Amino acid sequence: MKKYYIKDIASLENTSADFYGWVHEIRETKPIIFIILRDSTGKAQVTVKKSEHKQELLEKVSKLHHEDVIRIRGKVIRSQIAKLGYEIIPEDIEILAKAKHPLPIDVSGKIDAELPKILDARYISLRREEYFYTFKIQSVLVKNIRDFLYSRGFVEIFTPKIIRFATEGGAELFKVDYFGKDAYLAQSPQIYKEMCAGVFEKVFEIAQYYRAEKSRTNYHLAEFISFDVECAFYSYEDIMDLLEELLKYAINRTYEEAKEYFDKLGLNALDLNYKFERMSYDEAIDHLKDKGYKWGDDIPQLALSLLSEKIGQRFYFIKDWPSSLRPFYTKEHENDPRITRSFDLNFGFLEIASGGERVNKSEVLIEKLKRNNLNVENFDIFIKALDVASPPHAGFGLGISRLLMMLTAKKNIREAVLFPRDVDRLVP
RNA sequence: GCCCUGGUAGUUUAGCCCGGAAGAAUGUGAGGCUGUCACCCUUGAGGCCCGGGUUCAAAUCCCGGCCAGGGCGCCA
Repeated sequence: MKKYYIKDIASLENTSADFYGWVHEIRETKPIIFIILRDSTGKAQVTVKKSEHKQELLEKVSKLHHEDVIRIRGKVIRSQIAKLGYEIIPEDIEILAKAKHPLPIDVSGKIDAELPKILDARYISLRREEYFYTFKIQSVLVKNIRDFLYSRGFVEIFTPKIIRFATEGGAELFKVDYFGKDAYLAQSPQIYKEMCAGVFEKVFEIAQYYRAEKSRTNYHLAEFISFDVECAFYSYEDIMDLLEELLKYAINRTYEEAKEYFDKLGLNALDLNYKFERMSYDEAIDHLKDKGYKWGDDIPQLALSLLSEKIGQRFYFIKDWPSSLRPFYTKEHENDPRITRSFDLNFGFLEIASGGERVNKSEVLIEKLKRNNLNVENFDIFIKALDVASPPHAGFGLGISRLLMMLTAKKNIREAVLFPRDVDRLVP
């Protein structure tokens, strides 16, 4: 088992230890060879003075190539010259795995590669700092989201991803053969999280969902990671408060805990010390009417970028959307059924989250299903759940990869997903 | 699904407009170089997406296909 990591090198000064990792670089001059050993925690210089080592070791060193996996037993010494302040003087080197050359992409990042090639060669492009640290940040971010919700008494749930009916209008679903019956991959946990909120009150789930839309954009994928929250006895205003507080906590905490990774990526922390603006859909359309948008239109990316020019690089809500633009389960305002108790959370031109208050009375739901030309029978279980008294509730769904994309300044969501799935990409 | 742009060594890129021996960087093989750190120097190998057309001659012009990038649409 590997016991020592490069990040701990200072504590190993003047001792001999086994280091495991990848050959990141080799530099050679006549009297001396430098091997840059990389592991998941950092890089360290291995210094081989040709006159001071046995021929056997020198022969092994001469066989090393970029990305080979090696074990080096060596003594850690303090060094003025080495960048890390320490270097490893090898006593023994073992080649554990050879990397076949030519490599599909340059791991050092000196020579860039195009995104399709980077994604085709994900198994190695993830070794590049640009991606390595992006997904380290994702891990810290998700942990902090969980921490926040657990500290607020939320219950983490896991709902089915294979479902019986293509229940919900709108997006196309992927059909699968389920022991001879037609089934579909879930496009959201919506009705399941609502049913769970009717029991546990405050629930959340982080999971993958699927949409069979042939979208070719930089922010849609066929498989995406959604972070879903649903709370009984919360209004949509309460949910906006929760979401704002959660993002401020999770992002700020991630900047603290993953500062090193953001630094490596050359990213500065966003200042979140402001109240997220909550404009109504009416106000948004009012700003956009000069550009040809009218009440009832969706607000596409182009329009969001127009709005964000006014707001700046900040989070902002757009609330009270027209019923026609929201899914059937969204609760309408009592005094004006044309608009719903719903919201989107955007950053710049990017929609990060979407949520609202839900219908909790079966007769209202049935009426709305009919109005949306959906098959009422397919929602039988959900209707029964409302019939045994479902509390008023609200929630949201947030795209984790979009949030990560925003935090790491990626231009394409494919860069913020380990193994993205889109219309044209099913591998790796 | 629509529009625009593109496809040249493993990777990144020049050449294409205006047809006439395809050039570089990086990686890789060999050799050299007093501690390097994007090391450096010499040298070798390695390439025009596929198919058709025009032409004495096509990386270059034309047509079709495939793939990609950007934009739009679709989209809980």
